[in-house]
Amino acid sequence: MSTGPGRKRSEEARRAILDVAVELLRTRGYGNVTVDDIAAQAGVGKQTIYRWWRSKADVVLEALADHASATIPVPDTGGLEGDLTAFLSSTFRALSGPQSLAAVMRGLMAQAQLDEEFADRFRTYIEGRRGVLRSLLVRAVARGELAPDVEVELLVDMLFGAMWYRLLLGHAPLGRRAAAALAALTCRLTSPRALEP
Amino acid sequence: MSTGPGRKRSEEARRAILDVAVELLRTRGYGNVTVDDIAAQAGVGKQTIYRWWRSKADVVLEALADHASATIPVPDTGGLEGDLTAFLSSTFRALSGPQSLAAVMRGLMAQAQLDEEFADRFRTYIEGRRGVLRSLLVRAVARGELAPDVEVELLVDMLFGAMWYRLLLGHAPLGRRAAAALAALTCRLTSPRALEP
Amino acid sequence: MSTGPGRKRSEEARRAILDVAVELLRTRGYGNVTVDDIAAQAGVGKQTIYRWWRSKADVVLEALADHASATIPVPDTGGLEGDLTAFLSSTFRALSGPQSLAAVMRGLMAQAQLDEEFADRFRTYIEGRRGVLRSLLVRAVARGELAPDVEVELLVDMLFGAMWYRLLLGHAPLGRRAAAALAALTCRLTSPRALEP
Amino acid sequence: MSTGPGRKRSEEARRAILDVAVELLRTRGYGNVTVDDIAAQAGVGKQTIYRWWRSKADVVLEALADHASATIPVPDTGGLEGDLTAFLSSTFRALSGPQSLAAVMRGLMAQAQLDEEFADRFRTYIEGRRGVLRSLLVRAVARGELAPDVEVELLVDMLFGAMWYRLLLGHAPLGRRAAAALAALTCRLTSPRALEP
DNA sequence: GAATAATCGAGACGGTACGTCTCGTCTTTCC
DNA sequence: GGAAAGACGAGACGTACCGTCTCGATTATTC
Repeated sequence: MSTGPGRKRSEEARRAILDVAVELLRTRGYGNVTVDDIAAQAGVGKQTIYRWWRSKADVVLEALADHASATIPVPDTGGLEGDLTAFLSSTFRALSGPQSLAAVMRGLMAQAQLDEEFADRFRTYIEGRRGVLRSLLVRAVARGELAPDVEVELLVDMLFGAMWYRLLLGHAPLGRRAAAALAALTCRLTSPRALEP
Repeated sequence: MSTGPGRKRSEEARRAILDVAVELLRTRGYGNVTVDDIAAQAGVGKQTIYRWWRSKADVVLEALADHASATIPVPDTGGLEGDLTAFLSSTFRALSGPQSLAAVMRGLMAQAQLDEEFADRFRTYIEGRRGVLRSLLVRAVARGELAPDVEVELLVDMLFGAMWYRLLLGHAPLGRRAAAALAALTCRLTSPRALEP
Repeated sequence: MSTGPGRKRSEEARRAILDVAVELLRTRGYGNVTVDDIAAQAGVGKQTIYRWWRSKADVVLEALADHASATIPVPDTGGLEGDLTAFLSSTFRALSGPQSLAAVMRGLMAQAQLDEEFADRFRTYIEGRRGVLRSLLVRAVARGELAPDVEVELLVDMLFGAMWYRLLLGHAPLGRRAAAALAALTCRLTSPRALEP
Repeated sequence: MSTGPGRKRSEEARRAILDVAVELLRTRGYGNVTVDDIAAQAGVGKQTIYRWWRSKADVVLEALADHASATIPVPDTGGLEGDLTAFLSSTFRALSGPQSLAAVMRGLMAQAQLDEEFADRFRTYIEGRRGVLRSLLVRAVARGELAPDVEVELLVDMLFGAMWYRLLLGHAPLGRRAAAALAALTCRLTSPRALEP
């Protein structure tokens, strides 16, 4: 399983590119960072970026995947509300504060709207992220904490939807408080639907 | 209340610009429509666009506001589930099909992520839309259909969040079915939260 | 004497730009040629033009310098009248006929009046052209064909002045006939000025 | 002999336009003055300018004609050198100093190169100006001060050509000194052409 | 240890959209 | 009906970024 002759890909360059991309996005926002900026700041030729990634968005997506997978654990507190609160809290924490990944995620979502081709790859990434939340909810249904007729997929859309909605518009904060409130509200969907008298 | 001398703003040009903008966005998608395209198609000088709007996004935002207010009524069926289903259905209907406003809204949300200044104006528009949904929910609380301790703002974020989330990612359809499911789920929040034993 | 890293300037693009510029100016006139036209016709990006030249005028100036130095030789017939006739004839020939450089030079002179900054660069070019004529006259003074108290600079202004004046106004032709007449008139300045009695 | 109904052309506006045009051109240069500038500065509607003149250049041309005819007399000192010196001196004086008409004339000549239609009208104006100089020279031929075989038209081109050449390029001053030198050089063309020995 | 091959930083290239500017015309209100 | 005010259609300008291509230098493998 030889790799053939030729110079090997520079891991140093790869790391510099990903790190610089996140750093610049955090400080300037997606729209104010160009590929030339990233290349210059990383001390790298522009072709080195395009050799390994299709576009700026793909660089950023990989950078996000790196950071996110490193920070968010899958909780198991024994109950749905605890699980949800823990999961949402740690997710939201990565999106708050000046060093947050909020700018990165907002930029990616924007790019997915403008670039059909990238949208597919972004969607795939997002689907992966849904898995954790979905498994929490499925577990809750099994434990009887959620009514069996609750549509889990829709619930996932509502929870992640609320997160993205606040993230993209910035009209309300995403913090521990919001995580707890979302978890609490979700747990009220426990009982079968109230019957009309 | 005189307007002083000088030629009046051409309502004809305004309408042509807004109509052409929506038309082109529907058929080509936000990223494939340029300001020159709009100007040419509307038979208008480019300066006439920039005289009244700051950017392509602002044109599109006004066009959307026009269309949306014309197509989406505020329902009053007497009950929360009916109201919600009606409101979400008509909203989703405007976002479905090949002639839908989905491309318009996705483009605007994307632009709001890339252009700090436009984001403010977009947020203001969105706040307006939230008002309608919020009023439905507040009315339901008053009628006792929703528990009084439900956080209405958060519920609005979950409902509109789910909509935007599906709209932006396109992983699941937005139709009558989804509207009904969201309404049903919401109506489970009838009783005050069960106390811990 | 290294040139450093990076892709070299494309000589092919440079030639295409200069050739297209002269070609378009000849057929359409300076005012009817845009930078976009030149770029499109030369199969070149607009930025490639602005990377190497400050403006349309500078492109055209370099194109003119190319053509002029290639077509107009410095004569040496042994006598002033022959030299002058030859020099002016070949100069005027380049300015006559439908394929002439007249439009190019008129456009440049016009631009020099409208653009302070370009004026400097144009003046420098013109000074160079004056050098050739001046050297012919200085040689004639040395040979005794012109009186030693003739102000050579002023004579250059009168000869080139007459040329530009006809070129810019177009009220009289610039041809072999005019060249000979100018040469003949100049050769009358043989003897020192007659003293007042 | 009524002039029909309607408001009469405002002489006040006409003067304001011409004066402002010259004033702005003097201080900013032709290329940095727009029609809107002139209208605003003159306190006049733009249409009032276009109602009476075809273009900015025509306004400026009329303004120049006003000023020039008021300042330059036709001299008669009894001899060619005196006449020429006087005529050129007073002409050059109007072109020197910060309050000069140089910017006006340079701008007009530039515009004549870019606007075919205006060129005709400008040429007509220039032809008129040639009359005075031509008459001086014809008178000199009649008095025997110039050889009868001297081509007067060509001489006019050389004298005015030298002036315009210096005016447009600014490489040498146009003043009393230059006027005298041009006159002196012209007067050396007196004698019939020197015969070859 | 020379030849071959892929990568690297640098930066020019073709292309495209942007937002600004000016022109000369058209429209409205006031006198 | 002329005038000031100012919006309009048209279209060139110069800038910014994208993603590709070219250059000479720098590693790795293969013969």
